[in-house]
Amino acid sequence: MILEKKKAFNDFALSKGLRSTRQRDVILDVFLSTHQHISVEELYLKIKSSNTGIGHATVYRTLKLFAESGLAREILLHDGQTRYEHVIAGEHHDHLVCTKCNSIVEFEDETIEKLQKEIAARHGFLIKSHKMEIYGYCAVCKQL
Amino acid sequence: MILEKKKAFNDFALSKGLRSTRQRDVILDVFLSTHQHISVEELYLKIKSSNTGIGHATVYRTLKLFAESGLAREILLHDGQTRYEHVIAGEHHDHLVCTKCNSIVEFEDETIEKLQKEIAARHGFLIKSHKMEIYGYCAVCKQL
DNA sequence: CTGTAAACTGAAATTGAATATCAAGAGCAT
DNA sequence: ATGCTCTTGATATTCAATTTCAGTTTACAG
Ligand SMILES: [Mn+2]
Ligand SMILES: [Mn+2]
Ligand SMILES: [Zn+2]
Ligand SMILES: [Zn+2]
Repeated sequence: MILEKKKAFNDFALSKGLRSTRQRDVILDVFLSTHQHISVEELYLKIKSSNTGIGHATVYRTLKLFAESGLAREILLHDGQTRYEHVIAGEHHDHLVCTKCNSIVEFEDETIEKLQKEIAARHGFLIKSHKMEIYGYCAVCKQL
Repeated sequence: MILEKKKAFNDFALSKGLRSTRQRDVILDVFLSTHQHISVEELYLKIKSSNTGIGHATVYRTLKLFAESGLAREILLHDGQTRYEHVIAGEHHDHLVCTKCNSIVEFEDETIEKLQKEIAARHGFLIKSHKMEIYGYCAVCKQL
């Protein structure tokens, strides 16, 4: 799983004429070891704590590469922090976001996805991406 | 229509103990005269061009008030610029956004809205707001 | 092995939107 | 008019993100 992803990024790097560097290896390792929707800053701190200093700019740049390679997805929620999550081939989901405790619940809905495509088609629109987020209070927070 | 909206904001201001100022009147006039999804900067420039200098900060503050009063809706698209649009009572819509020409098409879909509520309910979530945007190329741009 | 071109890095500077500060000014009830 | 409180706006500040650019590293041809 992890090896396949490293391989996939390697192939992407090769096809783009990118070079193999210690920094990118480290950032990829740390990213693949995370499981949440992690912000760039969080990832940066995680890397900093366990490795020789890797710069802010490099983390930003590398995560953009991961997204470009199809390994990661950039998520912009309503708090001005860019986050990244793992992309699972053939899978897509959207998010329920609790604005009290910041927890995120993922959901899939085939019907909504289909309706989105119909709406786009009706307007002659070519879909490149979409975002759907539902903001509110999670089951725990709503009764506080 | 415009008079009703001014009245509505006046009532809101009154109930909040806000004062009536020249600046707020001007900003409201200019906002009500617009028809698109206008960014704060655009509105600021529009105001600047036709009126005595009103500060940046005041425009930001006042638009937040409009949103709070229910007159306007804040929209955050994928370009880091906050935009505002008019709220029409009892109406809700989402957006198709062309990432080439920046045009925006509005759409409503009752079925999607209903499905969103069902998803939230299934997860014990209390919805406060939601956003759905479809990004891509509009009918014109997709054939360039 | 070199040598070289091109890519990469990271500290520091910069950007850009948005907010905070705070002294001067204005609205409004009495 | 008086005084209290809200408002304004130039300026400073914040914060994420990007740019800059000199020094470093990689890849690869010879
Ligand atoms: Mn997710
Ligand atoms: Mn709209
Ligand atoms: Zn919560
Ligand atoms: Zn377009």
